[in-house]
Parts: sequence; C-alpha cells; structure tokens
Amino acid sequence: MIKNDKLKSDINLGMLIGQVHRLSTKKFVQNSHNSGLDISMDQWIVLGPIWENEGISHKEISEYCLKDKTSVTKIIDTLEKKNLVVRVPDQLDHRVKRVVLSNKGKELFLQAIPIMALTRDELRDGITEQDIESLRAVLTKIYNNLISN
Amino acid sequence: MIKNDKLKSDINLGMLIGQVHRLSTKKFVQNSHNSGLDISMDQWIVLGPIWENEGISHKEISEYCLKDKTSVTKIIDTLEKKNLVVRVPDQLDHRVKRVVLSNKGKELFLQAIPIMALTRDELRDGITEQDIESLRAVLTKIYNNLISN
DNA sequence: AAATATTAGTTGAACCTTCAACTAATAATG
DNA sequence: CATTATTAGTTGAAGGTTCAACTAATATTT
Repeated sequence: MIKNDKLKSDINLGMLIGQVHRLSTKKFVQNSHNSGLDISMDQWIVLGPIWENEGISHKEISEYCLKDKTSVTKIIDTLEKKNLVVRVPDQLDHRVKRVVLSNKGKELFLQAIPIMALTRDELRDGITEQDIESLRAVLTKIYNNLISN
Repeated sequence: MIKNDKLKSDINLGMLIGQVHRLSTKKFVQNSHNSGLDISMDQWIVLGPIWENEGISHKEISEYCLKDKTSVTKIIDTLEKKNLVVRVPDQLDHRVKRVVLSNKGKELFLQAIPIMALTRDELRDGITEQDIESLRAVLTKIYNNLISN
C-alpha cells in the first residue's frame, strides 16, 4: 500500500513522527485486545504514575505524562467511569484531587505490563540500543527547542 | 515545570514521541495564528498533496499523508466547510472522489508555506542535518516494524 | 484584614483518530 | 451474465487534544 521508496525520500519528518505515534498506540491497543484487556495507550500512560505513586495529584500526573491538564482530567474521567481509579480530594489543599487505584485498576495494570513489554519488543525488533539512544537524544533536542518558547 | 533530568532518564520513548508530535503541531498552529492564518497541522498535511496534484483522490491522499481513510474524510469535510477545497466525483469510477483547491485554498496554502518553514527551523534549531537523518532512519525502522504485522 | 493574583481542576466546543458497520460502485469468478 | 468479492468513501460512537472560559480555593499584596 505505501511504497518504501516514497517513505525513504518524500515523506516529511512530521508525518513520520505522527504515523509512528499513531501506529504504536494502535499496536499496543491491539495487543491488549488480543489478550482480553480493555485499555488504551493513554490510559496506560496515566495509570503508570498512579501505580508508582498512590495518591498522586492531577498536576503531578500531568508533569510525568507530559500531558495537558485538560487531557488528564478527561482520561481520569474515563478511568473512573471504568472503576479503575478513584479521585480523593486533598485534606489540606482543597483544590487538589489525589488519584488512587482500585483493585480492578491494579489488576489491569499488572496484566498490561507484559503487553507493553511485548509491544516494545515488536517496535524495536532489529533496532540496536544505540539507535534507540540516538533517537531519544534527537527527540530530546527537538523537545527542548519546543518548550523553550 | 518539567525537569530536564527527568526527561533524560525516566520518560519513555513513547511519551517523548507523543509529546514531540503534540508540541510541534501546536507550534505550527500558534505560528499560523500569530500570522492571522486559520489552519491546523492536519489540514496543512492534507492540503499538501492536493496542492501538488489537483484532483487527487481520497485514497491517494490517504497514502501520501499516512492517514486513515476515515480521518481523510473528516479533514476534507472541515476543509470543504471552510471553502478551501471542493469534492468532485470521478467521471469514470463513480466510487472515487477527487479533491480540488478553491482559490481561497490556494491562497491559504501559499501563505502557510513560510509558516511551515519557520516552524521547521524552530524545531531544528541547533540540530545537525546528520541528526535529522539518523532520526528519520530510526523512525523508518520502527515504522517498518509496525506495518509488517 | 481586604483586595488581588495565582493555582488546581472542570466544562464545552471544535477537531482528529479509530473502530465497526454501512452504501454504492466496480472487479473477479463460476 | 449473475453471483460474489473487493474497493472508495461515509457515518456514528467513543476516546483524546487544545483552547478559552469558568469555579473554587489558596497565596500575595497593600
């Protein structure tokens, strides 16, 4: 469907980054689905810091995940709808909401860990650790250009 | 807000790719807005092949842009709503719709070209051509892993 | 202490993406 | 040639992103 020589020359980097991003989240969701799990990439990304840090606030999740606060609100809305997490108002600062995993949430997260590992391996098949580090390095440079106004 | 040392170690590649993708489309839209243009990154991406190939079909746009056919349909819906393009049914194959730029569409595209160039330069500031090529190479490898099942 | 500014999170609108189901038209097969 | 399969594009639903405007609570300033 998509010719390789086109990929190699024509396609600009933006489209390539976008497509890699879309396809890799798709791959993760498909792998999850094949294992009977119902979880999206973004739900996985948000569950991560909650797993590592029970009672983390929205703002902290936002920073860990590099996601906008509005996105975090809405992803947590759907996580709460699925009974995977619960929002708990902070006792001291009543603006802050802390987020806690339910048992169902913990279970799902545990089951998703190997799926994530599998997906990671599929993405990186035949790619050296050095390549990955160079990818990370260049992306980080671009990232820094983007956040420094 | 986001600490650099966190970026360098903790954050996984998926989040980094996602964030670079989100931030660069955001940057383009902001630059456009600052120049009085009303255009999104995805609208730009779809206008490109129409500009290069008047009367291109949805399917061909889809292949050029590495976008799903549903996405193409909906982006062209909004482009048509904004009177930037027109859909013309193919004379021979009545399934096919060909897409043509309006004068307004051509004008917008021309005005957006320098904005895109500016955005590109901002992203790549201080990054060598070699880095960009290595980024493209690794992303292409991942891309190929993703499309070969 | 009162007025003002900042911060955490939410809401609604517009857009993009994916999925699954669908229509309509062309191509392939028996 | 008639049935069947494939293809191009659309629709609707559910999720995610951004923006701008908003609420409520805490901090800062005077």
